[in-house]
Amino acid sequence: MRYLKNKLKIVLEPFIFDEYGEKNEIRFLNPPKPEMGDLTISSAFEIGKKLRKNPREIASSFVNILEEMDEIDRIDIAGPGYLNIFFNKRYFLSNIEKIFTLKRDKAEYKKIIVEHTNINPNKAAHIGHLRNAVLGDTLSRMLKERGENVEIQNYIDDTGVQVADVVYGVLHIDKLSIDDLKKMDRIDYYLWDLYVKVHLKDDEETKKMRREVHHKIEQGILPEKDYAEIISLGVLKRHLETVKRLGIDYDVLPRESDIINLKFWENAFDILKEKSVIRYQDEGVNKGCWVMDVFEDGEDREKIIVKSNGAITYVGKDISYHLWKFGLLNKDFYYKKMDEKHYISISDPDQAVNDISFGNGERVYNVIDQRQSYLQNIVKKALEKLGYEKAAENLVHFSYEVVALSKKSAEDLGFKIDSEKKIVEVSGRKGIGVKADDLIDELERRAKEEIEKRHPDFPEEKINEISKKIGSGALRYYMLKYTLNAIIVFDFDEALKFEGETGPYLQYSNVRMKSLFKKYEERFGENVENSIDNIPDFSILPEEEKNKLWETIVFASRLDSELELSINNLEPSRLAKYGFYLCQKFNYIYNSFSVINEEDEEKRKLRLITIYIIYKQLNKILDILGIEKPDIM
RNA sequence: GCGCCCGUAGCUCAACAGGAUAGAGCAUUGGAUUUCUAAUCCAAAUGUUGGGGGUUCGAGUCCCUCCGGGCGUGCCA
Repeated sequence: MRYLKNKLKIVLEPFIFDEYGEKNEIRFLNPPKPEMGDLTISSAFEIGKKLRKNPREIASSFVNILEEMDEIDRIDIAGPGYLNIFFNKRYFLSNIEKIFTLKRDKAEYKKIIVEHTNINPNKAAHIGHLRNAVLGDTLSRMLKERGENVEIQNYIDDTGVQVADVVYGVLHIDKLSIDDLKKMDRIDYYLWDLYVKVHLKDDEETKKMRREVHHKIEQGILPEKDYAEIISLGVLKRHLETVKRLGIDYDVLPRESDIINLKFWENAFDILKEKSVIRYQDEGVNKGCWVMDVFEDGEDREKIIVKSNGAITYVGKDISYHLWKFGLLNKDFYYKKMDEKHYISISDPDQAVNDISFGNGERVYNVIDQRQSYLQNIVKKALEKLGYEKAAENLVHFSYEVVALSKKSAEDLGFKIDSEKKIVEVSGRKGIGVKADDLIDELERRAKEEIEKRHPDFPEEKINEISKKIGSGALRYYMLKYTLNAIIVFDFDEALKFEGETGPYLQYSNVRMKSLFKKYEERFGENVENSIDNIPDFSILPEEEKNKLWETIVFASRLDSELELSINNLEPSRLAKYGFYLCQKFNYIYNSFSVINEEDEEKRKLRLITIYIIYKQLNKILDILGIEKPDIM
């Protein structure tokens, strides 16, 4: 549709300038009802407002010039001044390739970095982490589909207190050896429980011991350091397997331990001091700290970057990491291959693979939940104060709300909830949450039941293959259908549904189309793809059917704008919903008009072509949403 | 205290940069299969968009105010 919009702009914008002396960038709307037109222009309102003229009159003045265009069949002026366009169907259908393309002519940025997932490698992943991973993965896919060069990073905080806490637990509560840990096949599940145990004892003595363990890990003291490494790597591998079930991968896994080892901070510290972004505070409450002045809430405040004991705060590390991301730090990681898909950062140049490099992005999306907005903003401010305004501008916090449990779900899981609140926060410390793998297992189990009902004769492997696709598709859609600032109140009944507005609904629609094409080719010996070359005239159809098919084709042609809006407004849910609506339209057509049994060849063809257009678009949508496509359901 | 977000049908959520008669799913009731897969479709019913005021051709959307809820505001990460 972008193709047609551009054509309209080229004609109309100069006309408006000549006629009204206004530089009006034309905005397009979708008519609320399909019978009102295929596309709406609302520029007459804007010009009318400025020139104090009747919008209807202005809109009328556009009619002649537009009606001369080959692309347009007719124009309607509606309501107070809407300009409703009806495209020429013949023109439209014979230019389908151009009208339906998603890729832009060229990428907007040299390189875009998307950071997501970032699960602490100290316990099993839970549903909250899945929302992050699915959103981040989908954002990456959206950007790629539009033609951007995207690098996906998953930051591993392998030296933080969370890892230290479980190291403490392993050493001082369960007293396990390194070998014991290595033998475990579900180290993430084991640590999930251990982490809760660690936080059960919260007296000063154990807190002090945990701090010591943390300190030793940071200093590289044995055996704590080895334990930390075994644990973080072991859990990381499990996390990668978990998200792999949803089709999620990364290009590179930068580790915090390497940021420390390679002294990224030292460079960042120098730059920050040199440009006077931070200063040493020698009096007051923050005596002995390096602080950054920030102006917020209408007052000057100090944000501590280096603590009085010389330790760097989280924000400090994040600033240095972001300087690296934008290629503004004179330091780099070394990398080795972790498995066939992922590179992981290392500190030792001798083990490093050559000719691979990451970072140096022009634009950065950080997929991090809304609670971290404040810190993300500090990092942005630091970049700004350093004079890297372009980078600050291109640092985007892709912020979303958390996943919570409904009180009922929490109680069903066996957690005792005392509070009056309706929703329960997911908490690793308390062990309250649904483990990602458990949820995926359950989804697959239910999908399997459904398939067995329908196809009792299918071999086991086939059933497993399909149930995996359905389970993952259901989960991904569930995580995507909500707008970012909606808290997902997780509910088992809702998440495990395969009917209505769900991933399987989209998958099922796709399966129906595919099998229809197969039957068509068997029956008529004609390749579906070829049939699009010779399109009969829509006017042979009865009014109702013609409108329905045409409306659906126009709707399907909006995918490019929907993708743009999803990216620009940072709302993947928009695209998910659009996919759902498209399938609704398909299912209506499918139920109302038969293809195979239609005797009139032209009618049959028009129906087939409409469905084929939907099919092409739905396939792109499913790829972007990361929803797999079973060939049969 | 200050800052950000949310309040829409019984429930869970939509509504493009302020656009036309606020839409889906679930649940409820009734219906559709000699016909391309019923994980589908059709129909019915459900609304003072938390309350009040303002801005304008037009407000669920913007501004003010009140009520109710969530989060943030660490020498934690």
